[in-house]
Amino acid sequence: MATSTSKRDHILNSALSLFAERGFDATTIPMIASDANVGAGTIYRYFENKEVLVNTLFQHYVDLFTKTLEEDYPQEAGIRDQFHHLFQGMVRFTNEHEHALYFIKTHNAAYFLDETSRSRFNHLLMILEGFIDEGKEKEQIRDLPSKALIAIIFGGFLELFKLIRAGEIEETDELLTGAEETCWDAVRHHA
Amino acid sequence: MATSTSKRDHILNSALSLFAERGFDATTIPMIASDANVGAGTIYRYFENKEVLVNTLFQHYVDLFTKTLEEDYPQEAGIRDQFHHLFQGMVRFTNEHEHALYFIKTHNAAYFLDETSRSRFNHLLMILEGFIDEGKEKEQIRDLPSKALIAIIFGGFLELFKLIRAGEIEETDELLTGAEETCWDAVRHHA
DNA sequence: CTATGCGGAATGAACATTCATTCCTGTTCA
DNA sequence: TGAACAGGAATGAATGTTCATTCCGCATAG
Repeated sequence: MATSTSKRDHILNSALSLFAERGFDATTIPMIASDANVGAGTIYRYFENKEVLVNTLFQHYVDLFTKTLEEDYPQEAGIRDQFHHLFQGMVRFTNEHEHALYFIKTHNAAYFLDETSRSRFNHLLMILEGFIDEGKEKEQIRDLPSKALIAIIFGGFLELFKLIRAGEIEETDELLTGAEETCWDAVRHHA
Repeated sequence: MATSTSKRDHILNSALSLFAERGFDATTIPMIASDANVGAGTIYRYFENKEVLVNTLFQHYVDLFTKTLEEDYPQEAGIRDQFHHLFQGMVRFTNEHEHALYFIKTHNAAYFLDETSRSRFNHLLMILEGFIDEGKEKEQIRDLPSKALIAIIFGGFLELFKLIRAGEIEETDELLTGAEETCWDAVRHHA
């Protein structure tokens, strides 16, 4: 039944939600173990130490998110459609992995990330910057630093999902459509 | 020279930047003491414990920020001018207290906040919601949950200043004007 | 000299990590 | 067929470390 793979997965899942909810430093190994229904020592059978665990998790979800955004990317479509694709990807990814994006965002500059984690994250950023830069060239996106626009979209998006997760607002189709419009109006070029 | 008041202030300032940069849990009392050039024990002359320290800090800056937004608020002006006032307040406050807004945002749902801290923070939120609600009534602001719009503005704004602080982009007048337009276009009602 | 404020070593609690032991599961052989 | 065993996986008590907090001796000012 519980194969050793599923045990490793339980650990990763528990770690993800605890890191997202309380942060890396406030989360103890015994907490993760108890949430995952394994002994504390078991975690060390799968991960060398707490930092390796958090880096594994970080890289896994950054890669998965990157794949989600890249998959079926409408290379030939217009900027607005490409934006829709990206936004939909964020929504879908967040619904499939409740805590993952928030975990990534709150830990992307943390002191314990290793070189691989940082470089995977940069790769993700560069994809997004590519999109923004193209939009700016075509004068369909506002002339502000790409990093700034990305920060604004992600900052806004993630705060929004934080509210949804906290139960303060409900995730309806209207809300998501509205949020997409909001973010698009934020970055698009206005006449 | 170093009066006891300035010693307390040094502790608060060091705590603020360390909490903002590394988070509450990753910041140790010895770190704060060494940054503030005082002995570890001295901190306990001024604050009962680490939680009291962080709550003191939180309440202080939430109140200060609230005052900044309320001061000279153009009650009679149009929504756009009121928005300008609020945005300017955010910019000014952030420039005067580099880490304060970021500290507030990253810790506003933390487990160690006491009732007073939570209620002061809610008060701040309610002021902002009041502004948004008024704008929605006048059909000048987008019809989305007020909390969602606030989340989007603050999320975006703070990510932006995180980049500025990290030195990734430069804080110019163009950038700030552009960011204000961006945030306004995000929340305003579009025809 | 006394009192007040400080600093930093001392303390106890909590943590990450280790490791001796137990627990499975599948295999061998009588 | 089933008893005995091997070896990998899992466990949680034990260990060493780091932290928040305390405490006591030393300055400095009055």
